[in-house]
Amino acid sequence: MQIKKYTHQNRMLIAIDCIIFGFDGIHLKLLLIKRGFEPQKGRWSLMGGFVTSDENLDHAAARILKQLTGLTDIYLEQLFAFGDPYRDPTERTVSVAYFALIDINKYEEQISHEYSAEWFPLKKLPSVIFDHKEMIEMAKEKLRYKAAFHPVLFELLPDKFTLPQLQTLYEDVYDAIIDKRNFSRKILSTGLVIKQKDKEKNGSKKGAFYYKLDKRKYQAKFDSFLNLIPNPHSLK
Amino acid sequence: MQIKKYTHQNRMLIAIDCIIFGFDGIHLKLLLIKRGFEPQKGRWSLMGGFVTSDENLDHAAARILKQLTGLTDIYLEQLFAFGDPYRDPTERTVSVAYFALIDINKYEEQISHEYSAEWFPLKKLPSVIFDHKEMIEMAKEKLRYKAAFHPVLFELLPDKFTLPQLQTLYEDVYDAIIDKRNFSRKILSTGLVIKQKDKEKNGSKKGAFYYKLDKRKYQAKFDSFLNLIPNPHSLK
DNA sequence: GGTAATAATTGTCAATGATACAATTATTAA
DNA sequence: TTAATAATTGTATCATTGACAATTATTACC
Repeated sequence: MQIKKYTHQNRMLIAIDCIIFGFDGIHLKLLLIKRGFEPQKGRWSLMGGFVTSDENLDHAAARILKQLTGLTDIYLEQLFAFGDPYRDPTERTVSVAYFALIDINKYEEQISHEYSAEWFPLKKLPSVIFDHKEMIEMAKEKLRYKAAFHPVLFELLPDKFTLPQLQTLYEDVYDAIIDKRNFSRKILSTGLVIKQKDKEKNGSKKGAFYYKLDKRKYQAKFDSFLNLIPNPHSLK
Repeated sequence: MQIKKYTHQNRMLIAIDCIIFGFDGIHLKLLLIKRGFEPQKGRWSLMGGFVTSDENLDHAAARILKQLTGLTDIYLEQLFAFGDPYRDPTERTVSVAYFALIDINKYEEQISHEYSAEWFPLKKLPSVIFDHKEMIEMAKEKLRYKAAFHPVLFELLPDKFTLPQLQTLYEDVYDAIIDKRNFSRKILSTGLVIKQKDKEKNGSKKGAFYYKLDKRKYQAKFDSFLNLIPNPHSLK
């Protein structure tokens, strides 16, 4: 006996939109594309696409991220499902937003030029289509929330990085100035980083030691609660 | 000029499923219904329904929650979008799960009997259809995560409650024994509760003072980070 | 070769917050 | 009056956090 389909119900499009964060050493940035089709052709937009019939949401998000960046094995987390009836005026579309954290340098190597993509500092975003502004705001908030307790920001850094670089990243994410002594003590006390023997020497006479992430400890400790920024109680 | 619809894309059903938590004074419980239609008719299931063409996701969730419980103005938060291609074998359906926290007593007054619903303690859940088990597990985890820092568990209590009741709730949610002295000090120091003049006297000779939530402070402090359970660092 | 400039690295003290731990109080029932 | 029950209350120790500045390594210039 064949099972009947649900009748008298509305079927809708399911889209994925990706909020892609990168860090250039100074500022946290977002990767936007120029939309290549109507409606709103030519305006800035998050990278997105429709979920196909044989893939789940995570797969769709990874596929779409790879289309644009060429990258796989990227940190990707479901953010929220956006479903206002008229969020896309063309047709009812529920969009599941994902946020991604990538090493901006790896991206530059692999970039696809099909989409005329561009990095924008978070404080200088252009106007974007549909409800993408709302998605971006939520992603920023979730990133700040998460990074206050979980070492997720390492996903934005290259393999080798320095403590001052890491601190600059935290300071930009939280728009705050952090005390160097307290910061390094806190980071080192997590045991997540391993000091290297070589130094980075750009723009510094003394040079700063490189560190690498201890991937075992990173995975083991990722879900537990660390205390990574000062005064997390004043966070939203 | 009329805007064209997106062509060559798959349209799918969008469902909502509600993970409804309640607290009976002893244990945290979940409200399940006996599914009234095929497939899987007669098995236990989360309360759910399809999103209609003119409502957004939050509205759909509130509507579905009201259908079952009769309650409005309930704490309701989007949990996650579940989209495995065959999660519902009938037809491709993406389900957006919401979790709700309700005062179990209010529910008993308003209950709809259309759905043969039943409360189950979290540790004695029956087998449920589709991927509902996964939804429930994620909701439990998110509740524990959230309640460690935000005073969300008050949503489960009646207007007037005692500190021992509140503590029992926390102990059940975290499956832990909490020191009474430390717990009351912590709760009182948040300034979120107001001591009443009357006592609750069931099963206690001395009786425990009632408290009420200070709703102004509750709203003001909800998003900030309180430290509501001991050793949150060992949380997942 | 010495010196100035630059940025990285390192340490201490005070305040705060968290935890462990038990005696006292209010009430009822026998 | 006493025993039983559960609520209420306090303190001392320990760990964490935050505030704060001097020293070190290196380079470029004189």
